[in-house]
Amino acid sequence: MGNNREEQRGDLRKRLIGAAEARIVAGGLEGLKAREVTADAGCALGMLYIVFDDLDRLVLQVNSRTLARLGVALAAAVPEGAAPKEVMAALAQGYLGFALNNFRLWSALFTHRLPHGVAVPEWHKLDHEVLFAQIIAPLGQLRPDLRGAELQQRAITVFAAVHGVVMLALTGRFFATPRNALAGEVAALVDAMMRGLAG
Amino acid sequence: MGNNREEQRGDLRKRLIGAAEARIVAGGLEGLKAREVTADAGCALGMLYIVFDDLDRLVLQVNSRTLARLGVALAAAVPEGAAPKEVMAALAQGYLGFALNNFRLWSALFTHRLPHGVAVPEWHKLDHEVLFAQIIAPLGQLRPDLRGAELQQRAITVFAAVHGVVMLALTGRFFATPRNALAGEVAALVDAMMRGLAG
DNA sequence: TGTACATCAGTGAACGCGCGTTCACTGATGTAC
DNA sequence: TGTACATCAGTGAACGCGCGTTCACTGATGTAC
Repeated sequence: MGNNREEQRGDLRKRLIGAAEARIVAGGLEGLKAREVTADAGCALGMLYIVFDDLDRLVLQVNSRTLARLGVALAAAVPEGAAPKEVMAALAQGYLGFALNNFRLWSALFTHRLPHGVAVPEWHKLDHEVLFAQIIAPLGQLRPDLRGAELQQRAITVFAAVHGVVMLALTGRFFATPRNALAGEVAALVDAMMRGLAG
Repeated sequence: MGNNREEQRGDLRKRLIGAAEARIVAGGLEGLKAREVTADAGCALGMLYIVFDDLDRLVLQVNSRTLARLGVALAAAVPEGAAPKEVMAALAQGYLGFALNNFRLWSALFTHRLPHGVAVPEWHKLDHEVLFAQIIAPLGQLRPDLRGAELQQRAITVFAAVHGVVMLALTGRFFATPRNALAGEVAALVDAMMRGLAG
């Protein structure tokens, strides 16, 4: 009490993020308009620029939320007490499933660009660790020779490979992998990488 | 003789494509403006809309050219009489090298979008086969059990994996793979995939 | 060869639109006396 | 409790700009006689 002012600001902040998220889900990142999102959130256009610096910052907030949700989804995809190879396979399928179920939010993660010369804020960069953090442990078990930065780098590479397959299948306009073959292709890729890595 | 008219049109067409390519090299796809490209090509703004339907078609022409060049670069990257695994490794390094040396043109290949509801013309779709066509033969030798559509699909997946690593390293804003480690990571990925596939 | 007229390629000023961002205003809340 | 004034959160009409695309015009080329 006494912080009623602040509470309302926090509330509006949440409503704006929620409205932006809904707009992105409905029409993709390019379907997000300042006028519409503020109308949805029930505030004046100008409020967006008081609560956030600009529309891009609002998108960053949505993306951070999406990354957090992805982290939860990946953790939930791994069965209890699975062997390293199974963990990797499960993470890859979890990633694919998340991309399929949250296509437009997931897309926004990789589509959004700040204007030229504007740096990504540090707090948002860190949120991206969920993309490969969970790969590090099982990968370290399969490749005990890799340590520290090397291991981390390899985890990024493994993530990037799986991401590439998912991305090209879901957004490529030229040779789209059919949906029913996608899980199998991802599984085959991870299996090959893991067998190759371990051997 | 007699076709002087047509010759000049063809010449202007080439100049426009060349100017567009130069603009993309200099400032990326979003640095390509109708006014500038026509000024560079030495013609009036309106000519662009007579020679091509619109700016997007011009970009498609540039992208087709880039894909053709990529095809040549990949073929040149493979040493004579190499074993399948070496061929794959060489193709991957060739792809990485092309992306590094032609970053903005290569980027435009994956960044350019037609307006919503406009289909990619068929002739341009076919040009994308260079991206995985050369993978099929060596992959087929490593995996004689795969045939036809299955083999083709797996070739796409292998390409997508390598592409994902290159793409994230060159355009990712969050965990950029250092340039000096990139070739090694791509090599490790392909090696693992090939050993896993063959085994 | 010369003149009058028709065609049509080529031109670029002007249109149109989308949309992020601003800022002069308003009215609610808080303070002083 | 009541009145006058100050502050400041909140508002949304208007600004501004970038830029793809069009289309009324012009002048060069071709044709007819």
